[in-house]
Amino acid sequence: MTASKDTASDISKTLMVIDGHSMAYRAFFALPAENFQTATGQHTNAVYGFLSMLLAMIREQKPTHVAVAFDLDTPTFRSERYSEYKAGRDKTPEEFSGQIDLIKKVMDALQIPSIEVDGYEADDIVATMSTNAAAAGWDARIVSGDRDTFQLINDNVTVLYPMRGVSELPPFDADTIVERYGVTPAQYPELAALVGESADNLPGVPGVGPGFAARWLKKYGSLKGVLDHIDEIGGKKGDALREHLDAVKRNRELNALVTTLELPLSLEEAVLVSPDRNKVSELFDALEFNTIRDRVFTTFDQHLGGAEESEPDVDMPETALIDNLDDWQAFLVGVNEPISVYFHINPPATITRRKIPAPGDYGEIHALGFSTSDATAVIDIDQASAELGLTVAAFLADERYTKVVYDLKTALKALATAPSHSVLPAQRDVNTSIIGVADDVLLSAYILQPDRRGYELADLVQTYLNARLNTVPTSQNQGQLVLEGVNDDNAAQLAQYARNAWMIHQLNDIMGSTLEERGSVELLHDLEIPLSVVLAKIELIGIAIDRQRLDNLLAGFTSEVDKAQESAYASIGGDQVNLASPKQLQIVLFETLDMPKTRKTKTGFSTDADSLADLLEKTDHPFLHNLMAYRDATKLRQTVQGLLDSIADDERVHTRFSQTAAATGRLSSLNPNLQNIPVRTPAGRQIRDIFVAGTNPCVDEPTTLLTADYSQIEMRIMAHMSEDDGLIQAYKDGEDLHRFVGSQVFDVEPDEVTTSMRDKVKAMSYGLAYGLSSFGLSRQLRISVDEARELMSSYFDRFGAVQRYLRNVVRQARKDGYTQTMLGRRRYLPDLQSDNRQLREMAERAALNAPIQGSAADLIKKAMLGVQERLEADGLKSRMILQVHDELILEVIDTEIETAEQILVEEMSAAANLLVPLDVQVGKGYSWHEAAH
DNA sequence: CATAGTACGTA
DNA sequence: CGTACGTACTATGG
Repeated sequence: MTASKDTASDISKTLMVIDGHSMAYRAFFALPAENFQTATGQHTNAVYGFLSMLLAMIREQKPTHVAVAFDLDTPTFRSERYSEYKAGRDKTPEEFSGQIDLIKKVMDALQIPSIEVDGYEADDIVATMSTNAAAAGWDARIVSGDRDTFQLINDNVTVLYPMRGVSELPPFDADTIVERYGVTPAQYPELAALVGESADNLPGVPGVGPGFAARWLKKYGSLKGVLDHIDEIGGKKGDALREHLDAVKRNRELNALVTTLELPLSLEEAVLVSPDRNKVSELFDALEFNTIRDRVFTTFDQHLGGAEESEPDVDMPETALIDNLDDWQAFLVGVNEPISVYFHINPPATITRRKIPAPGDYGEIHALGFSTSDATAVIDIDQASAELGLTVAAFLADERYTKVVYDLKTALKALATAPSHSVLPAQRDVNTSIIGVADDVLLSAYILQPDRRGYELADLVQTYLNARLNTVPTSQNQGQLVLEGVNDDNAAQLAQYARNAWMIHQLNDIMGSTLEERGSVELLHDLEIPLSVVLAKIELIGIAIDRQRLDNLLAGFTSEVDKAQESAYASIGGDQVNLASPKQLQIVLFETLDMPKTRKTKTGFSTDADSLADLLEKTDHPFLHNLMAYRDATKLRQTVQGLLDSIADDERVHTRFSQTAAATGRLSSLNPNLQNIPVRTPAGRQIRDIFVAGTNPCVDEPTTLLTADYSQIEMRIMAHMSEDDGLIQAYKDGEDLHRFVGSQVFDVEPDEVTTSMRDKVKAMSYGLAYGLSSFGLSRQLRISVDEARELMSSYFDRFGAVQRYLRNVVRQARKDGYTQTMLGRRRYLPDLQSDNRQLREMAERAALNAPIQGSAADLIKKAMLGVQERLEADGLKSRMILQVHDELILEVIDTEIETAEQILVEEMSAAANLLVPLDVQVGKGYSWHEAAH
């Protein structure tokens, strides 16, 4: 701590005193006990909830002193005064017992005193401490779920009272009490005495609630005032008061908190210090607390560390502006560490960019920033000589120089399509243009945190380096750049690029070691980085479009839209509502036509396809039919229009695969999204007919599209991971899986499984991997919840290993804080610990699904590497052009069809060695539609 | 002009 | 009250 901080804290100390029992009890009911159990069966939900509450309070309230008060089991003066005190309470749940002792142990490890006083309750300790603190001129914060503590509130004392579980503890000051109860804090126990407190088994005056009690207290100033004028109070309530006078007096006596206890420690002894790390670690091991451990340490570190721990801005070396070969050589000489390279590309390839670049435009490299650990440099490509350009290109292609980059794929594409005026010559072959890449910090960040929203360099710097990327360069590093012929603006820009390279260097340092700790280095080096090269190729190649067919489709869908729109208007008397506006539709459906209400949305009632189908069943109104036709047609039209708009000059569509978008490890496709091209309906499938085999620039020979997809990849992964004998055997025998499962679940012979049985089982099997509930299953299959539950239980009876696996996935994730795929790809799910049920259950379903979906993603990524490598090693001209999660699409030279087919099947099947075979289905045809089998 | 909300296509 | 995405549209707030 710095000296200045000490002086400041001398005059403002804050004591936080917690009613341990009351808060533990609240925490116990806020978090489900069954989710917090150690291997030995000890429940820990109250401990966990209490601890996370404590951390939040330390963060928010920043107390200098903390103590926790506990009740003892021994009689108190209250129970001796009134034998019924706190009688009739529900028995403490078994899962709660023992957790108080654990909390005391945790407090001990955190070096926070636990205080107990024989004959008194925790409340009295709280009262005494807060009173003492206030007397000493400190601030006091009481954390308690007991409203009796409200009487302690004054200018120096605030009560933090739990509202929702233990996640929200709004501060109650005198104003809050007046606002909520209409009395002052001092009057509050008097009000409570009149009303009674059922939790303490203290009945008050029957028929008198807080409203009347407050009115009386206001009128007569205090309870004494009320009692002095007791005869003036009329009505039934007045009679009741006179009748229950003794109870009121007793209540007031009992709810008065003792503020004059002899405590076993002084206020100063409650000073907050660093936890005993060894004790904490040991204890948390036993409690199986893994995710909260870091939170404990960082919370205390940040809270106690103050300014001295905040990261200083990264001290960047001076930047050399390189514009000749000698400078370049000087920069490189003696370097034997990775060199980070920042590619300044226009337009920037950021996903968030509003303006979508023209189809086929991959940007141009205008400048390059470089950094080692002790030097930075920048080259203005637009000003560089052809000679320097060639040298830099050679450097990038020289594997002896290890490189660290940000967004390799984008750089490869820009380099591959460099314009002829650039001194960096276009390097069409992305296999060789940039090699020796040890790290792409974009991909590293994705592996470390796959559910981040943004991965822009500035975001990563913010997260990992605690420094700002876009600050103006310091005069120090800019000074070097103010050279003749370089204006200030440009110099600042160029300095920024060097700075970016420096940041990439720093990011690599930090992320590299984290990846190593996690054992994720292989995922980066052997999967994601090589994959980004393959993706660069795929994106550059694109897929050919039959524009004629596309134009015809557009015309056809457009006329269908018009037709449906006219019919829709006609069916509601010519009212020209905007059929694309849910808001206007709600008026038509639920007001004008007065149809039955559908499920609620944030803005009214739903008009989605399911709801419309329900309404159609109930009302049979032609408008619904027309609206659905309109929706279908517009959706198809917009898909077609989107494709039309994204055709590049080569008459091909070049989607971009985002390698960092999906938290599970999947790729995503954008501009346009080719992973959601319709396939289910006949009209939709027409769109697949416009993706065709195109001409291959390397050979003037006819081509064909080849598709290969994994059949039931996720089910197979589930069979593998759960090691369920039944499922494994079914796959080994090559059975119709859903028929087999159907025969087991319904206990009939496989050939007796009806279509309806098979459909139900299929929906359930897939649903299981998503955390489907019996409610969800019942809704989807339009059966009763009981029937759905029945279905699920017979499924789990037959496939018990699946149920055990699914349970265990969530249990393990809760313990570790993350899920893991077959290749060790992690997904962190902090919400598994949330006391918000909806959030927690969402996280549980995500935990269920992530290893399955993610492992499937791992598999096909690995297969893509294998396929690409084989195609090239065998010297084939055929090219991989698309991936749709479980499907690969190749544009093959007709003479290579058989070889390519073989490569696909072999490489995709060999992507993993599972307990079940991997079935790969192949198809071929002129169009994507025809190639589907 | 950016954001939220709804809807809907895929695996 | 089933996971994972991206895009288009309307409505709204600035």
